[in-house]
Amino acid sequence: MKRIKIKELLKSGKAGESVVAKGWVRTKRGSKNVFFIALNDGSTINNLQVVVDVNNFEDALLREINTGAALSVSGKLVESAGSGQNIELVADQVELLGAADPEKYPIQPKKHSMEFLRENAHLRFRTNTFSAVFRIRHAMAFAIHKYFNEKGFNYLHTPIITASDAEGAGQMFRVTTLDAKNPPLTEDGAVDFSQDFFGKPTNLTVSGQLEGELGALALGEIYTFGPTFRAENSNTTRHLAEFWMIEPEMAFYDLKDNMDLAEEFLKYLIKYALENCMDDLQFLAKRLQEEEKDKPQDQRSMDLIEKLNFVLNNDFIRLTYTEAIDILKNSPYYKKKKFQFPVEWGIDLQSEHERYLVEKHFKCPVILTNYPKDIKAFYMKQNDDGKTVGAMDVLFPQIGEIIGGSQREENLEKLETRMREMHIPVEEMDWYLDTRRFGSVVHSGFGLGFERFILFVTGMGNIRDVIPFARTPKNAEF
RNA sequence: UCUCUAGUAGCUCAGUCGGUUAGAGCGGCGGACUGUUAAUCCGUAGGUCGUAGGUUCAAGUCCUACCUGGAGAGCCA
Repeated sequence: MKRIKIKELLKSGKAGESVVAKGWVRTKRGSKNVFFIALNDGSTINNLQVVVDVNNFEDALLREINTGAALSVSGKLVESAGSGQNIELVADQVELLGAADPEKYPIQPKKHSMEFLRENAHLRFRTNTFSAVFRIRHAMAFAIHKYFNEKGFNYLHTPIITASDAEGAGQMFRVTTLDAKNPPLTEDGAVDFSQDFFGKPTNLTVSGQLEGELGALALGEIYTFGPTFRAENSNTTRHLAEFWMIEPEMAFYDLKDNMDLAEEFLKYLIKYALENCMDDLQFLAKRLQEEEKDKPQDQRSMDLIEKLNFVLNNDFIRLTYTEAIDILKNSPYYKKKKFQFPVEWGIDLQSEHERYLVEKHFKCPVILTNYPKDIKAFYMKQNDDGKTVGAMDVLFPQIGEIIGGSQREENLEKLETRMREMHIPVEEMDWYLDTRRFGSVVHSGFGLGFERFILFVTGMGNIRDVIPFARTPKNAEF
C-alpha cells in the first residue's frame, strides 16, 4: 500500500479507506485498552489521530511509541468518535521506523521557550511553531520567484565571493586560503594577497546590486535572491550575519515606478500567504494571541491575519524625508521631548522616529523618499535640489526598514564626482561605470530582507527564529 | 560595541533580611483508568544553584571578573 501524506488524508480521506500513513509522534495518550497517537508528517500543521487497540499489539512495541518516534501505520480511516477531528486512522499494523528515547529526546509535549528551541535548532522543526514558520518561508520563496517570473524578470545569479567592497553596505567577511598563522608578506610587511587563491583580497558579498545593475542594463529587469553576509557585530532581533536578500533591478524605472513595484510585490506575497498558508497562519495567530494575553490592552498588537489583510488592502503612505521631519517636529512626542535623539533636517532617522511615523502617526506601512544625499550611498540619483537623492525606504510596523532602494544615478560625470567625494576607488569600479559610459538609462532597484519580511508574515519576534540555522555574532552552530 | 537584565532538576520557574536537610508544575519512570485532545488520578527518581575569585561564623542569596542567553540602542536588510 502506498503512503499518503497526512495533509491529503485530512483533506480528502474517506471513512472506510485502507491507508498507510507515516510520521512522527507528537503526543500519545493512553488508557487500559486504547491509545491515541497524534501523528505529524510535516505536510501540514494538523495531526492525524491514530487509534491503537492495545490488545492487538505487543507491549514492547507500544512502549516505543513515544514523543518523537517515527512510525508507519496502516489501517482503516473511520469517522472519529471523539470531537476535535473528523477522521481518524484505526491501526491494523504499526511499524516502528525510528525510536526516540523519551529520557533523552529534548522536545516534550509542552510549551518550550524560544531560547531553548534556538539552542536545539536541529530539532525545532519538529514543533508546531517552527514547522509552520518554515512552511511559510518556503511558500514565500516560491511566491517571490513566481511573481518575478510572471512579470518577465530574469533571475540573475550574482556572485557570493566578490572582490569589490565599494558598496559600503557593511563590514565584510574575508575569503582566503592563506594560512592565518603565517600569511605571505610583501616587502613592506602587509599580507601579500597576490599569492591568495584569487590573486587579490576577496570577501563574501554584502549586496548583489552593482552586478545586478549590469544585468538590468541588458536584460531589462532582473532580480537576485540569495545569501548575503555582513560581519557587523549587531546583536538585535532583526540582524543576521548571513541572511537572504531579494534585489530587483529595473532599466527604465524611475523612483515612482520603483515604489509601485515594491508595494505591488509585497502585497502579492502577502496575498499568496493568505491564500496558501491559512492553516499555518491561523496557528501562528492563535499562538500570538495567547502570548499577548499577559500584556496590557493598549500594548496588544493587531491579530496576525487582520494585520496582513490590513496591509494588503491599504495604500502605503508615501512621503518625502523632508515632510517626515516636519511631522516629527510637530508631533506631540517631539514637543513633550519624548524622543531620545534630536530631530533635524539632515540627520538619519532613528528607530524611534521611524516607529513613531509608522506605528503612531500613520498606523500603516510608509515609504519615505528623497533623503539627504550625505546619509545615503554614492550610486543614488542626485536630485535637482542638490541636497537630496532619489532613495526610498519602506518601513513596516514593528520591523522598521524592510526595503531599501533608490533610483540610480545614470549620469557618468555626476556619479564619478560623487564617488570621489565619498572616497570610493573609482579606478577599481571601471566595470560598473561602463554601464554609464555605454547606453546609460534611467534605472532603479531595491533590496528586500527576506527574513525581515518573514518576521512580518509570521508575526515572530526574533529574526533567528525565521531562518533555519541562524548565523549571528558568536554563534555558528549546526 | 554600549545600556539594562537573567543563568537553580530534562523544561518553565519559586527560593523572603545572608541562616540549618534545595521547592513546585510540566516532562521521565512505575501504577490506575472503556474514547483521549498538551487527557486525568496515585506514586517515584532526578541538583557541582553558569565559571573563577572574594566578603562572612555562615553564600543559591552580597561584591568583582569572565562566559552564555534575552531585551533595547547603534549599524542596516
